[in-house]
Amino acid sequence: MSTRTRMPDRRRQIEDAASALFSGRGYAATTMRDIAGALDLQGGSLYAHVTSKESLLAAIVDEAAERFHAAVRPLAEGPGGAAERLRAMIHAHVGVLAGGLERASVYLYEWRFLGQERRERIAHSRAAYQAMFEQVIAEGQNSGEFDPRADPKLAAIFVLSAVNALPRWHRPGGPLSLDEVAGRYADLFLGGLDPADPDRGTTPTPAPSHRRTP
Amino acid sequence: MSTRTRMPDRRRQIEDAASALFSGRGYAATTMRDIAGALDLQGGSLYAHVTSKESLLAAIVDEAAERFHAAVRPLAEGPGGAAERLRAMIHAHVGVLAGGLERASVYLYEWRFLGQERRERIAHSRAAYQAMFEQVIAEGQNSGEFDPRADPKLAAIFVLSAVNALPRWHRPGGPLSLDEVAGRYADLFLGGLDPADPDRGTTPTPAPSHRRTP
DNA sequence: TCCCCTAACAAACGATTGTTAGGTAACCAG
DNA sequence: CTGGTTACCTAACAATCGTTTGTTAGGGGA
Repeated sequence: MSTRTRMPDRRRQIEDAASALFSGRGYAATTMRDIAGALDLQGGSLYAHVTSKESLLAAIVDEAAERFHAAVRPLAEGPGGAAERLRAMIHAHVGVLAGGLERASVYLYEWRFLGQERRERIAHSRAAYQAMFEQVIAEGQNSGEFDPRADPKLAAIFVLSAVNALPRWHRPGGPLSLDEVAGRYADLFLGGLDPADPDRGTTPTPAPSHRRTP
Repeated sequence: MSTRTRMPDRRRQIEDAASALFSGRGYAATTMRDIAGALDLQGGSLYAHVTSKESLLAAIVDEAAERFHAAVRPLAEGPGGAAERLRAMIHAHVGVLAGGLERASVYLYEWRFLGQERRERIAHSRAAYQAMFEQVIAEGQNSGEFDPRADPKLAAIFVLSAVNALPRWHRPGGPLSLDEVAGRYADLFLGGLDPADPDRGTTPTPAPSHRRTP
């Protein structure tokens, strides 16, 4: 179930090699000859499978984007309390990461090297993805599960920033698995949204500094 | 007070132009001729002021690293409760960001393009920086201010990931200033460290999944 | 006035970039 | 055996890269 894209075997190997290099050195610093060398090929040989360097990047990015949406959307729109759903979404998001760290990393950090057209498409896609988190947070506020003082958009950016930084530092084989980290992150984040705290508001209303519980 | 580095006027302009381009397009995708063009110069003319492209990057990164340490260390080692200090550190960190978004962004995201030697130096510097946050979080746990179940290292990475993503999406002139965002972020994060919650622990002790409060 | 320094220019260096063209060995269907 | 397709190679293309060179115009200080 699921793999819609039937991909020529060699093509997947090329995308895998490219993902590893793009995520490790960055798209601009990676050469077509680098990718070819990782597969013991000559540089020009890649063009039997790929139409251009940018289209190769686009294929990786598009596929990863679809994975994230497919994993998270049903949870956001599914049943259950907001906290419960949000926790599941975080686990699902990190699950997609874990299912292909390098490809996901390319999606998260190299998409800006796409040409204008594809870049704008991805930008919209990412905005819609973030909006799902905002939505669930807002629903949690309406149901009283979450602190109504929080800004849903800012809170969504906050968690997504944290989980999306995972590929930058987490190395499989470390003390904590990605799924364990996802759980701790969800704990921290949902704790921050909890309405229980007495006077968390050192910054409830907009005013920069130098104040003492008015 | 503070500005130790007396810099030739032109040199600063070059670093500013380079910072804008490095942070916008990335180091590898930025040409010396791009930087020169931003100052209405010819490509080769830069080499009257700069010894190499990489040394230019190194100068920007080193200066930003110093700024972050100088702003945060006295707060980490200063007086006050852990929560209070942590909040001040977050504000100071974001303050350095606000004081030079592009230069800070180069420090945060382009340092990996440094050559091996300088890159390793920066890696150590960043580890020490992160350790200050871990330290204050651990102190807060010992004093009972913070939930003892949290992992200080993971919590430090969590906040720093969130604040360091700020240059990627925040545009000055938006609805919230960087300092306001810093306050909201501190609220969310300190709320997440609060020990008050009843049974936050869906993931309290290290074990991957499928368990139910033993 | 002479000298040197700074800051810039135009032009070129070799190396490397993404990409294309033409050729060849291996395989498979008829 | 034949014809075509697939997957790769070698070689080269124009463009662009970081950097070096030789030179020039201007501006003080002796």
